[in-house]
Amino acid sequence: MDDDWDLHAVVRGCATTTTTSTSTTTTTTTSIQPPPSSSCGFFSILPTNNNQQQSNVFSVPNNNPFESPISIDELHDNHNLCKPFFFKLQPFHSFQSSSSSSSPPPSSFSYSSSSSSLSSALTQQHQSCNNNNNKNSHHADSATTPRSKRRKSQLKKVCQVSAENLSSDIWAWRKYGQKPIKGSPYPRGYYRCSSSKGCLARKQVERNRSDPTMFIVTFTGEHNHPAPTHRNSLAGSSRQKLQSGDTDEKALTMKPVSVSASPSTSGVEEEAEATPAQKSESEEDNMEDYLMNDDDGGVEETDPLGSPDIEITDDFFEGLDELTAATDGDSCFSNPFSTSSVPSLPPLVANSAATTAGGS
DNA sequence: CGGATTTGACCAGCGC
DNA sequence: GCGCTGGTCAAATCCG
Repeated sequence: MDDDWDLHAVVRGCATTTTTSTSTTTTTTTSIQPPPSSSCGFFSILPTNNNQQQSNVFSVPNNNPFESPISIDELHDNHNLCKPFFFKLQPFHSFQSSSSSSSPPPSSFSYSSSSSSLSSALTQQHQSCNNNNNKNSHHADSATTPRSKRRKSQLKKVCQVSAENLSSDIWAWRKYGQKPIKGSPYPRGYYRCSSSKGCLARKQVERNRSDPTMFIVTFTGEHNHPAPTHRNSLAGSSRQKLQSGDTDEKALTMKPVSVSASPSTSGVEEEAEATPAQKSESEEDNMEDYLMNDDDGGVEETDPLGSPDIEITDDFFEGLDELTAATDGDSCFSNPFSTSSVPSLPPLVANSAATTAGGS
């Protein structure tokens, strides 16, 4: 109980999405790693198990010294899920550029084939995913499974996010379960999209065993509705979650430290995020403005699943850089979302121990 | 009162 | 076939 990590709706960051390839299951791992010097994270995307998919990687042209393993097709097919991802890009990207000018430009996307951080925790998922690739005959859209207990045919996208990033997800998530995972000291939280009742999108959030400051988020299913422009969809009424069981740990998380773009509704973020109360209207407004104004992110956000054409070009990244430069100057997170500017992942880490207790 | 979270139980997939 | 593990359900509880 009291798992500190009760990331209820946590995850708001991570952007990978489930690929819709009809015959194969694809798992993409995105890891958002915090820069060494600070807790701010940036994305690194890891291809987990689908080697074939890599051929179709989304490569950033020009100045981008790295290639993102994100398949463009995936982006197209699932850009809904990706949206949040793009959002986060800016802040992280910017942060990166500012904070580590001397370091190799891993930039926000670093395609690392060996992220030790993912290691153990992801291993299980990878395995299952691999199994899926081999076996699955119908992928899983939970749509087909009433009570999808079918691990085998689930499309999964695995990504790793830092605490801050957990709150960057634009979707509203509702926690429906939590279980201790064998071999991991941290419980895994199960979330489903609460933006739309019929939405099949789900995500699992667990703390990285090797790096408690990072969270491993696994997305399954797809959103069957447009991304919410406002965070207050159904889930709108978030709760603070200082329930009887919750005590100091949660209280800690409530520090006025950061304002996250995500409504408390989502939950997970609670670990790293401020209470709903702290998320003021202005914040939402900012979010909205951000969505509206930002060509890259905003437009995408409002797009329903349908429009598959997301072009990520140099301009896109350049734009990010510019924004970055502009915002970076002072603090790595000066944009509306960067609410969680606090460089530390405080609360979160503090509770890791308690998590073991959690679970059914 | 409505909605979210917590938590124990149930059930299906998977490995041996 | 059996046991283990993971994923989901649903009642109870809590909060705004």
